[in-house]
Amino acid sequence: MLTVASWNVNSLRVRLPQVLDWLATNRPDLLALQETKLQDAHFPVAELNAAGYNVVANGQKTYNGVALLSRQPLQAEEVARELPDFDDPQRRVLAATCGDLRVINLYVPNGAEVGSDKFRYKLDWLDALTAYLQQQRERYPNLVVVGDFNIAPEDRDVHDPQAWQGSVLVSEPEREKFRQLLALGFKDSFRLCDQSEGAYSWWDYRAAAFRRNLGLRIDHILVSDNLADRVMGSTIDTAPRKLERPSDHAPVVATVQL
DNA sequence: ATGGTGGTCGTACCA
Repeated sequence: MLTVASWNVNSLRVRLPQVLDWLATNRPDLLALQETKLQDAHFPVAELNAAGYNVVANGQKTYNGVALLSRQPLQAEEVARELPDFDDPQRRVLAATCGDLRVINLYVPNGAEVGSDKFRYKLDWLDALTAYLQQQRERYPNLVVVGDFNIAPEDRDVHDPQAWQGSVLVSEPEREKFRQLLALGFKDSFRLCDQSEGAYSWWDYRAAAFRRNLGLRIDHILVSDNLADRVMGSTIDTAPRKLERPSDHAPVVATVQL
């Protein structure tokens, strides 16, 4: 049994104590982090090693940044930090192999506003991702694609679909890209396990959004189709969102029989 | 009231 988790921490420097507590409590085999906002030279490797986790990071100053924490060693020669044929200084991708499992950790661009330059960048980035995942799908039999997708796939993933209709994170062009990813041969692990409404992974810091559960489900763990019937559970852990000085995202967790 | 919160960096910027 393998537990894979993903958490947008919105600054690992601020959130490291919460991450260490969460690792100690939950002991996932893999934890993918997004928005670490740390250059690799400043990554807290020693603290995480002491907690029993191997570390691979792909970071930059101030913005973006992804990392993989793993109880088992990650094969160093199998680490990738770029989308092929997509020149991009923003650190948003980290792929690694852990035993029989290929893990791809993503921090998908936010997109700012539908129609903006950043929205165009998001769609282009998703096209480059689709090409990459197609290639990875052919190369690796057991694949999980995790991270902050910045896309709520369906209306039931949105607290107020009418208010959000057409907005960034929810708009049809983004959802279409998400469906194209799934069509490569992936399943949304959460929806394999849970059909409920009102299950979200992100809540705005403003307007007491978490207390009122005004959220979106934008953090996902996708599994390759062959693993679908081996997903034993997929959950969103809202406990860290209730702490003092939380990330605006909750960790998402999937358990896979491997 | 046409906002609001939070992280980074020391100011606008990003989300």
